[in-house]
Amino acid sequence: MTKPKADLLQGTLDMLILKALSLGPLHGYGIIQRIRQLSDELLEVEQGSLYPAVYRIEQRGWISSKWGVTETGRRAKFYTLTKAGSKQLKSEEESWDRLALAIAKVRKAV
Amino acid sequence: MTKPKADLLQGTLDMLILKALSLGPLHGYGIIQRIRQLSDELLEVEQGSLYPAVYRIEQRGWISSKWGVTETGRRAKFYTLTKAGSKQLKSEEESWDRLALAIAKVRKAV
DNA sequence: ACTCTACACCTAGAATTTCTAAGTGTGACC
DNA sequence: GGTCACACTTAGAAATTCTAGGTGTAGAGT
Repeated sequence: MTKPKADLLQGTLDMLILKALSLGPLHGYGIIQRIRQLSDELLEVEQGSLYPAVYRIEQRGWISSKWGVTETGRRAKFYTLTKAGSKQLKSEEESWDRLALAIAKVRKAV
Repeated sequence: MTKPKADLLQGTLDMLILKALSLGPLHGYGIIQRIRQLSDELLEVEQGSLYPAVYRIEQRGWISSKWGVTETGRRAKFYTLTKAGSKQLKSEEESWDRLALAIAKVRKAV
C-alpha cells in the first residue's frame, strides 16, 4: 500500500497527446512512446489512460483517425491533429502557462 | 454551455494549501484569500473545494486545527502546518517540479 | 429598521479524469 | 514452443474539484 503515486496531473494528458500529434500523425501505441521519449522517460502514459483519452479527444473533433499499416507491417489506427485540435493545443498550453505562473508566484512567497 | 473552465488542475490544491499554511496558521477563509493574493488574483479556490480538501489533509496529519477567534472577533477554525505537512509540502513541490520539467521537455519538441 | 456585503463554516452530489486490471490478437526471434 | 514487443479495447475503481446549496454573525449604508 501507500504507493509512490507520481503519475500525471489530471488535465495534462490531453495537452501531451495533442502536442505529440502536432509533430505528425501517430498510432496510439506510438503516442505513448513519443511522450515517453520526448520527456526523457519521465512520463509514462498507461494504455488504459491513453485510449479512452484519445477517444474523448476524437469525439471533440481535435483529432481524426484512420486505420492504416505501420512501418513494421502491423494494423494500427493513426491519429492526426485537426485544425481545431491545433487551436485547442494552443489554448491548453496557454492555460498551463497561466497555472504554472500562478503556482510559481505562490511558491516564491516567503 | 461550453464554459471557460480554467480552474485548478487536480492535485495542485493540496500543495497550495500547505504552502499557504507554511507562511503561518490561518483559518479556511483566510487560506482562500492568501492563495488568491499570492497568485495575483490568478487562483480562486472555491469554498466547496477548499473545505473538503482541508479535512482530507487534516486526516492525513499534514495540518492540525483549533478553534479560535480572528482579529475581527469572529469564531474560526485555525489550521497549522505539522512537521509531516512540511515534509509533504516539500515532496509535492518536488513532484510538481518533475512534472513541470517533463512537460517543458515535451513542449519544446519541434 | 432594513438590506447588503464580507466573513466563516459545512455538505451533498455531479462531473471529470486517470488508473488498475483485465482481455484480444499478431509477428519476430530464440 | 515460448516469450516478448507491438497494438487495440473495455470495465470498474479511485480520486479530486466543482456546483450549488445551506447556516449564521457583524458592520456599513440608506
